[in-house]
Amino acid sequence: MAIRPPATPRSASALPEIDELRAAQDRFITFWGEMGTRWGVQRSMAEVHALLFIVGEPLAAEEIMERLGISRGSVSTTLKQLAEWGLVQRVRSRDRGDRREFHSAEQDVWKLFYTILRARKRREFDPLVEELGGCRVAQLGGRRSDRHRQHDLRIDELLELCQFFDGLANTISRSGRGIERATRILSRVLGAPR
Amino acid sequence: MAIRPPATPRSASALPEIDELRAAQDRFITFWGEMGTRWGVQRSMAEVHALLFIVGEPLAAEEIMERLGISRGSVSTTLKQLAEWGLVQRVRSRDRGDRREFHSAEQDVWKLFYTILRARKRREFDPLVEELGGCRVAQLGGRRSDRHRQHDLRIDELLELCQFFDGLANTISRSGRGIERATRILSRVLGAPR
DNA sequence: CCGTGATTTCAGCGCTTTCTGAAACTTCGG
DNA sequence: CCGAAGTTTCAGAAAGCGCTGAAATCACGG
Repeated sequence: MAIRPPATPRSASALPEIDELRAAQDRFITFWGEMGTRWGVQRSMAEVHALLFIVGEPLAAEEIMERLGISRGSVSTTLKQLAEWGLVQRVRSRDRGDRREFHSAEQDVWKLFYTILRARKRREFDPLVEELGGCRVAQLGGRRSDRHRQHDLRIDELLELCQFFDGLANTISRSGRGIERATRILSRVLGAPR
Repeated sequence: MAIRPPATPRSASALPEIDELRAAQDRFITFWGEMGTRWGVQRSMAEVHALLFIVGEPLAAEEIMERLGISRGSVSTTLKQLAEWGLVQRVRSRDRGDRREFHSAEQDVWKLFYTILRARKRREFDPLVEELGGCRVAQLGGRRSDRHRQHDLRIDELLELCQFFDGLANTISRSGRGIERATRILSRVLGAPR
């Protein structure tokens, strides 16, 4: 758990009310960045997302740079990735003559959740289903000892488990918000709800 | 995606049948190691686990060392962690006079899955529920602007989402293998199964 | 088209994480 | 107790990864 200088080294507003908000934002940004590293997301990417999410309005690249104390290049790369993931949108400044692009984060936490889920599934799970089969000995025609059969059995059990969860994940993500409904039913069937 | 020398640099058996098995094992070990890095597990730890799992019988530290081409210290540390996680068991050699400890991996893939899931939930999810509340501005008595309220609203939505999934996860894991039952129910409720 | 200001790219650097290997320690039979 | 075999620890080396910053590129108004 690396230590980092606080997210806002710049002097803040003279109004104590604004400072209070800033402090709370910084706490969230730092925390989200920390969680990001555990989720396999780069700290600065998580921090940029946290900033845009918590501020709730579009910011220009320069503002992000200054607020988080990270480099121009880093902000640019990060924003691009976040846009690809669909977590931030780029919007042009209202007034013409201002050439800057602004960036705003998705505010719907359910969309946020599904986006993250999909990305992680693709990266951490799908390869299992795709590649595991290739780890069998299974050579049609080859003489197959007991050990061969046991090896393939183990692979197959793993594969079966993976396919099961693949199906589950697909069902859930296809269901939109239906998971809320589903959960209510689930807890009634499985026993004590929470 | 780092490149590594093949998992078995040592010369293999003269029997082609054994070579075939070894090759398949190596494929699995390399693949599992690669997946490990994406799951936030050290590559060598994942490889050691893969080896023990796929071989299916207890191995001594030295055998692991040689087979995977990693150092004594690394194997020792790794085995200790795996044992703590409950994924490998240490067993003493059958014949007295042999002082070595052998290590064997859990073969039930469902237990494997639950172990990994629990560990990851604890590390990657639980902190959300615990810490998010501390990111509110909420100072009872403090004058609260619109912005303050909006900030807290965002945090609360995130928190609510997290608590929802926390509850779901608890419901499922409390019911043992109930996840299988749960899935059947889910797909009935949500529509097209698989 | 040109000038200006914003954005992107990427080679190099430095921090972090992981692995090594040898020394310290433990365990057990004699 | 002693010696031999196995195991753990940990300082230092190596590898991996992300960030910086300056140069190249782009895009728009005039």
